[in-house]
Amino acid sequence: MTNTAPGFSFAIESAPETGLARAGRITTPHGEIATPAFIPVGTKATVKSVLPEAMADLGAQALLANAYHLYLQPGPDILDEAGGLGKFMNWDKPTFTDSGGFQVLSLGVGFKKVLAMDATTFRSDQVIAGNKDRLAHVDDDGVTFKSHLNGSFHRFTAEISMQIQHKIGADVMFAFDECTTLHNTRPYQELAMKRTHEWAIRCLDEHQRLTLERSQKPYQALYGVIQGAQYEDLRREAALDLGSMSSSGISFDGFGIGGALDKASLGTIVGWVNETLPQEKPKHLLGIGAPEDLFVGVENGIDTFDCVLASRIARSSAVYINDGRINISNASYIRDFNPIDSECDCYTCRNYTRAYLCHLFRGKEIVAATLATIHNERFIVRLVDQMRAHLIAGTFHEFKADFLGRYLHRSGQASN
RNA sequence: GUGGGCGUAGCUCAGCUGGUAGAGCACUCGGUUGUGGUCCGAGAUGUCGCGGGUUCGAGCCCCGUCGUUCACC
Repeated sequence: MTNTAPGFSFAIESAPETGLARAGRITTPHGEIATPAFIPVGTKATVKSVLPEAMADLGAQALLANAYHLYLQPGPDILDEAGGLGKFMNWDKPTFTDSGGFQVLSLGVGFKKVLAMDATTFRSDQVIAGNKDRLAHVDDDGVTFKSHLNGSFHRFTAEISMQIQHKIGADVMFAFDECTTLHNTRPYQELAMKRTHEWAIRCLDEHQRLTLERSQKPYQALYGVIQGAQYEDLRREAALDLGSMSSSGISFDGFGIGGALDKASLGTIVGWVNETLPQEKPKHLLGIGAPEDLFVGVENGIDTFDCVLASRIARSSAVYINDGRINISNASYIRDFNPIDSECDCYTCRNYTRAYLCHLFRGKEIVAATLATIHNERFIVRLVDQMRAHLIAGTFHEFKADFLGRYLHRSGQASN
């Protein structure tokens, strides 16, 4: 089954035997993405510390950048003049851009706060920024940001986000949404979701206008974003509305699932949404990327993921191995002349030792981040690729049991 | 030689008019999920230069001594 838009399509390749989980293929003007796939994040048109060529070498099929950050620097016109995001950064494969919706949260109520995960652990002043502390303020029409770079004020609306994302020129764009935390009240979640829906319609309209206006450019797909926090009725309502939403004669090419998601209820929430959304369109889970969470996403129907976790933790010396997650700068690795993971096929593991990485981190050398990020991104990209292969082979559940049995064993011991 | 200052955690230093010690960095270990190259959290560390004395009690007061530094001869 294939959903076709000019230059963009998605085809499901696996037999429908494992519930929502599926393997598929996204086609964009800049090439294909075999799904499920993990899409590394290059917020400012670079995966921090790693060359685009190295990202291609480690198997990344696409990269995701951020409209808000690129709007502030260098500005969308520069990207447009450069020939688009991919051309600008010497990346000839598919690209995605996030809309800036996440910054509504990360610079708004979540600014310098705990955005996570366990809603019961924190006091409200630890999770909700005071009004005067925020760099983003939301109203029904849009968001006013105060730049974290120089304090200047900037206005984002659905239309402006689409204009910026069209100029950036990624193959897949996201509708401008309001991302909330689990700590917002239920009435606020309803309000935010209502805004997100109104903005979704405005995004479709502006997207259609810009697509016609820029018809000489490669087609850019638009994904709607499903919000609704931890509430089943809101999630299903959002999925139903956006799934069937049509305006200016077009509908969404795919969907993102957003929000600060609770680890424990991640699968349940994604399941509600993907049961309700049209099956034939691609689903992207925004911002999720811990190994155990990727399995949950895939088995609940997610096709693509993006996440900064692998690269962020790499910069502070945490690396994934099949036996869990280790901190390569720990004293125990000072004289360990083995690769990070002897089973890993990444550039770092083929050429460098734990002792060298340990030394580089302790010396605060730049290439420490490079080598650790290459390893972690390869680990996560390969993990999701393996899930795809096992979905096609019909052995997904065995693979999941084997992998997690080993990966989580270490944290189960958790005495060190 | 004389006079003064300073010797407290690996480092730089706080310790009010005496009540057996703290901070930052470093160190050890966690954490980070649509990225403000960060940030957050936890932990370990001392014969308070040395030896006497006064006191119920001294890192704080007194004497001596060693080291260091400054000023003056």
